[in-house]
Amino acid sequence: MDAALKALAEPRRREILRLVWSQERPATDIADHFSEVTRSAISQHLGVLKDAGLVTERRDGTRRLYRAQRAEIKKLRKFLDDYWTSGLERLRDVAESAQRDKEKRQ
Amino acid sequence: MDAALKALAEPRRREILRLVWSQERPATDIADHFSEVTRSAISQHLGVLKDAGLVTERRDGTRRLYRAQRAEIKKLRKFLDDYWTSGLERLRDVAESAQRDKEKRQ
DNA sequence: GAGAAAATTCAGTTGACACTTACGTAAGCA
DNA sequence: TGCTTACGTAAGTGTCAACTGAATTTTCTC
Repeated sequence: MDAALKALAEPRRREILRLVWSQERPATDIADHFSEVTRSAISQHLGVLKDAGLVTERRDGTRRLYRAQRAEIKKLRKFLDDYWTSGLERLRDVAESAQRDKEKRQ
Repeated sequence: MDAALKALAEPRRREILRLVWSQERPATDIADHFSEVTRSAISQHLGVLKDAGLVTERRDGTRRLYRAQRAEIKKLRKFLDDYWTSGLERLRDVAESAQRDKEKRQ
């Protein structure tokens, strides 16, 4: 989850994800969208996205086709929905803080 | 939006956000939760969160009270919902790609 | 097998970032 | 006024991430 969030924090990677959202594309095709950086840079970005589980790779001859892993984004969205508003850990923190406050007051 | 995503990419900041989610807290109180790092580090994290609009600061005497700006997180969630699946820009990209593919085939 | 094509990987540089220590500042209190 | 509390800011350090250019791997074609 951490990896996914970090991956999305980079604008270029979000753009890549958008390109492969509704159809799979070869790396060259993706790289062609970014005139500002080299294909090597894009390849490395694709690696990050792949490690984060946000895209999958399929080989076809010399080409590698990438496609967005939508389920993973869905998970991320769910994470954002849940993380702050639920969980025992948060309740524990609140309890601890209340205890500390109480001790200070004494 | 970029700033918000970057801010959330850091685990410590997510934890901070959780602490001030349901109640405002003074900086000291927040820093006390993190025994691994100094108070200064937490202060800097709070600065990042504030710049990203994810928390607000309120002064009370010598203390500064922080509170999560839930609306901003909601926005972020909406962003994740919309970014990849809509927008003229994506449609434009797809169109361009189709055109390029066509040219290659000729 | 030689060479081209598609893509990654390696090595090195630069900038950003999380962090620490030290210092500064504003508000409350003796 | 001097001291303390609560905090931010400045300066410096180590690490990591994004990038470039060169080298390398894999596959296809002749």
